Amino acid sequence: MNISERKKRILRAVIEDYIATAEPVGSKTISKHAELNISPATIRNEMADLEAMGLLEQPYTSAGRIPSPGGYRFYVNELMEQHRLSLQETEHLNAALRLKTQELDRVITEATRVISKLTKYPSYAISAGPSHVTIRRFDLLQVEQQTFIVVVMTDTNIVKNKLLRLPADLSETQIHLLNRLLNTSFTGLTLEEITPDLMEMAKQAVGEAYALLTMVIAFATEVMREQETYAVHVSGLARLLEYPEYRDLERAQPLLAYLSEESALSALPKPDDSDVKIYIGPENVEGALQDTSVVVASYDIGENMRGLIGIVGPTRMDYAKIAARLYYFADGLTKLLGSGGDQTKRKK
Amino acid sequence: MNISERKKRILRAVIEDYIATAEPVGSKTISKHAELNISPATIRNEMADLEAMGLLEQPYTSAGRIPSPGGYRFYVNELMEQHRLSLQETEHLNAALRLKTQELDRVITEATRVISKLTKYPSYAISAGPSHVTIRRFDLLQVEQQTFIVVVMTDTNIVKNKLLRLPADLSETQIHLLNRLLNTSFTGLTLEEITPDLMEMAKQAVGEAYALLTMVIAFATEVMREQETYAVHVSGLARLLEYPEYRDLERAQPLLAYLSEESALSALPKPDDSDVKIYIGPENVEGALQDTSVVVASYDIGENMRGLIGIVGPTRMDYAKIAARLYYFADGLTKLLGSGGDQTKRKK
DNA sequence: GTTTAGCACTCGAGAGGAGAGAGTGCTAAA
DNA sequence: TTTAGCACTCTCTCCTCTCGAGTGCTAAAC
Repeated sequence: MNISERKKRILRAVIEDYIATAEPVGSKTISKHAELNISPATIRNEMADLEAMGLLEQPYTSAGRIPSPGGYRFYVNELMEQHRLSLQETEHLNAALRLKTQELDRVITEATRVISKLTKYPSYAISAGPSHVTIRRFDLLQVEQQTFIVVVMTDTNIVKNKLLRLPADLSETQIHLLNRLLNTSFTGLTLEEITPDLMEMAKQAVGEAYALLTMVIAFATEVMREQETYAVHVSGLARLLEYPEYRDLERAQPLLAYLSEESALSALPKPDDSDVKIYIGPENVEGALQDTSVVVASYDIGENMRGLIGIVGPTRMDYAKIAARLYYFADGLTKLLGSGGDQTKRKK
Repeated sequence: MNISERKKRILRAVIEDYIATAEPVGSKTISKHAELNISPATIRNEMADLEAMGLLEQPYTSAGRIPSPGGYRFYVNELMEQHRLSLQETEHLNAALRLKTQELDRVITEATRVISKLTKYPSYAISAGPSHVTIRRFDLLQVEQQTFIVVVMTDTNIVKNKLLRLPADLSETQIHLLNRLLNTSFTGLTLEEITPDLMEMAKQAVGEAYALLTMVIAFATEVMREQETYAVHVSGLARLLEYPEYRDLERAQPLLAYLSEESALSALPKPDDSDVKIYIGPENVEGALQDTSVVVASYDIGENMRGLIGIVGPTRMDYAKIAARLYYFADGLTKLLGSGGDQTKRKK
């Protein structure tokens, strides 16, 4: 696209003004920008050109201009300056990143909350697990005669436990035997490899302890399955209503309903590299998002796992600021959670 | 309050009609009720009386009547018939209660989602922990030379674990010593009882293993603190917008914002017995809830812990149906999670 | 050739008013 | 005590009108 420098200036001015005010921008308003010493009439001509190029739109004849999705795209690709976080902002983000070393779930929940608060848009996070998880290690701890804690550790270094109650006593040798069997025959297996045949064989081997074995294996498969699935979080939904574009309930409601449906969110775009991605209006495939923009960053949880954190809002948004914040935050999360960091942070 | 049988009939008719239509109810509409063979004029007289008693209201002169909060209260206390769940409804609820035996958190999250879907109102759940938690048992499992899994079990039978990495090697005797020290000197202590003095004494006792000890204790205190705090979940927020009373954004927005603020929710009423409680309009203390009703049931998680599950909606709601569903659901949750049930369900 | 001033024109937002309809309260009759 | 009749009230909806912002075009100025 070949665009004169002046047109670019005007386009940027329109977009930035519209981002700030949510009102269509007229030629007069633009002409007041000190850097552009041109009359409204000239600007009108230029704007007509920009409209013909598909970068601006008129809500109706003889209203001001607003940026079209294509205009935003051009802005994001070519005109947007790298926004730098203010000291205060980095401070806020850093404070948020000093999350307690809790379970991953909580870190993610907290992260969405913080990013939503910071950007003033609803935010969502999806953490995607690796496709095949196996158990690396089993431990059986006897608490009381018929009470055990089973601890399993996956090959992704996730440790989970559960309290089990048995209906009958077991001897110490039986427990020992079971422990060994678990750590020899059931480690390194994917979900599919735990077959009824295998269980049958194990039954022969452990005898009376089979009841406990099935409970342990049931738990292990639950953990594996859980690790392999997505976890979705949304925060700050209600903030959407603060924006004039969602003053109209007819418009706001379907979007809110869509964002409330966590299963739907997992279909949102998943960029695979670590850049911040921006999806503007119709660039989103989902119908409910046609009039909204999604800004999403991806972070590294380590061990084959990637997470996404993003925000959803009207196409009129300050992409520069938002993108910078998400980038900084995702980067921080990667450092906090990723392979480089302290493994213990990934417990749960 | 002394009210004639006929007045009660009329009040009930007004309330039930208003619940169904959300429109002020006129005398003509009521007179059409087959069971009440009285003319509109008579009904007008009666309604004027009911209004004088504060049970009905007129949005403006010469509109129909709508129930006042007091009217709803009277309805709930004296007129409401026990709603019986349909077979289909119990089926739905039962299916929902067959939740996976996952962590408590998840069960609660899932429960709010189900109840919100069923009632079509936003729902919330709060699980309150006991006020003093102590650690009953510590286990240290060595995974690799410098990697340990620490497993702690609270006196409320909650088991949690974490993966720890050490900067230096430890001998087997040191680990053994630490393990014993933990299980003798640190069990049964509340958060306040873990003093710097105690830590200092422990330092003398374990020597080099002190680094590991602090990590373990840090984790234990984190677990205790977590167990003692509330967990809040909200689901189905956007459903609020489906009701005509929230068509007006000015009205909907503050409420949505309030419900999004999880910390605010923990201030919601906490009934202490196991009945379903109903708080109508101004009976709620929170300003944002003045125009809404809260229906809440409490369920037993066992071991000193109680949870709440409730819904929030316009004062015009079908209290009978909602209360019945919540009651059934809370009862089911109690059976699933409570002292009577399988303790293993409470793992996490 | 480009830029600017002038001007008629367009279109939505918002104010104001008229009419319809639902429902009331009061009065008087049954 | 109940009911019918009737004047009255008040909101809701639709319509019209005006206002103003902003445009596109034309012609003059640079």
